[in-house]
Amino acid sequence: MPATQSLHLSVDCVVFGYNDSGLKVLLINQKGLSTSPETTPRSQLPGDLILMNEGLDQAAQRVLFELTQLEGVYLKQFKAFGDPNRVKDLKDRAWLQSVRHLPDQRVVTVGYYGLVSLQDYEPRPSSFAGGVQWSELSEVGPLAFDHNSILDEAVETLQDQLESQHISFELLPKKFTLTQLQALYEIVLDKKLDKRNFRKNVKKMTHVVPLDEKQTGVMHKPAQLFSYEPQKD
Amino acid sequence: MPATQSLHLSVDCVVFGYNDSGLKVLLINQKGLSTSPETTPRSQLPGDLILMNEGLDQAAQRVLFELTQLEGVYLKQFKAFGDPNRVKDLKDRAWLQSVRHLPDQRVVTVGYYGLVSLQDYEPRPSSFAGGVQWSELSEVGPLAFDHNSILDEAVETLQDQLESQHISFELLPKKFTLTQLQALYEIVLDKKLDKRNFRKNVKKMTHVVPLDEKQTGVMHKPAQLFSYEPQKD
DNA sequence: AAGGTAAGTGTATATTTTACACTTATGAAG
DNA sequence: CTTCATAAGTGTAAAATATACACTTACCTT
Repeated sequence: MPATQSLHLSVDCVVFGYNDSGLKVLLINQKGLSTSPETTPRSQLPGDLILMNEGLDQAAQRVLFELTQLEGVYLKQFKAFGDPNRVKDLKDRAWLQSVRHLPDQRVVTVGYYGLVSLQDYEPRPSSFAGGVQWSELSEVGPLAFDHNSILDEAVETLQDQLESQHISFELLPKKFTLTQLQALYEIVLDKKLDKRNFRKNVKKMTHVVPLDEKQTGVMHKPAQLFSYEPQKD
Repeated sequence: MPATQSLHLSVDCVVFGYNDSGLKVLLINQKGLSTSPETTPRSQLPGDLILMNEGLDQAAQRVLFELTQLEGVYLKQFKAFGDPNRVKDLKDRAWLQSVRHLPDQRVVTVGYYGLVSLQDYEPRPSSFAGGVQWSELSEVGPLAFDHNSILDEAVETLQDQLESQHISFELLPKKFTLTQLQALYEIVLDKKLDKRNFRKNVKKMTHVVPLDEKQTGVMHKPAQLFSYEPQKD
């Protein structure tokens, strides 16, 4: 029989935030780092060890809340990351030593991606985190651990699942215009779409319903407002 | 700070096997069970704890080999299962006590699905397992732990990814006919396909290449043989 | 030589996807 | 109150893709 297994399990959340100016990802700054040369502080995805009595989805919700005060975010598991050396980089050791009982322990993590409208959610650092920011996706620098890979895979997953999973609506205000919805698709998929064809497709989505309400206060023809109605088929 | 985390991590493999008679899944029988009434032996997916110095994909390969002697199988991670009570069912306790140092420990598992041609692979029980069989998918009874859910999710994943992931070819002999390929699609997707349209689609798949070889020994027009050539685009 | 079997092949129709440009309702400025 | 600027909203034709469908061919067996 092999030596007794001893490792940690964490969740990491890749939370995308959207407003008209682009797609962002939620990062936290490692707190309380000694600022010696080789421990330049790096940002990381919000993540932490799961507790002994909670499920994975539940852990993702809790951890995200504890680190960023974000609550009720749609989070979906997308992949487990288990390279035996994923937390062994020297640059990450100092920080681990400051927060873990067993900083040398191997950590396997389960990745979640999530989606919020930047208008509806205001993240705030909790006592556990040194700072929370939304970073423009294209401007994310080197992150701690293997978090750049996790982020990359989350982006791919988001693109793949945007259409099938009804997740776009998590990124928009409750009431939205079709132009907003289209802009979101264009940003996430990173390509331009034709307005008329896009609207034809939306007409087929029975879960996108027009409200008895129009945009106000705009200096152009006011747009019809829509909302998302999940339905039990 | 929370109590120190202490849990186990395993991998479970859902290996599908295919031949002309249908789609099967590889199960092992729990070995050495005391046969008291409430511990009726149940079958389970091949799975075990990961080792401290191996990655997840690597663990899946090793565990499958150790339990079934199957080697070099295409295995793809599809989901982590982490319900805190997934190994707490009374029916599973007896067996866990016989194989684990810490039978009460929580176990999170990472699910892999795999694909083999029944003609190319002959599973044999290793010393660790009490028996290995291929079970017709529709005839799988109650499995240990949450393995029925894991199996169900694997089937869905297989259907979703059959076309995009080039995985069909893992289920066929190295040299195959288009009729075989079509039969496979029909069984996995569980619907009939049109022969001519199917062949039109295959012509577009540049990774399916005709060989200079035909079927022999059949009492009808011999079919062209094809093989799968993965390509680096 | 005849019969049985699965392989192999093309075309017409329906559906889906794409490309593309003008009119309309509002607020702001004069 | 007229004019202008702005984004909303709308239809059609052409191209690409997907579907439905039936006969001929090559080999083996008897």
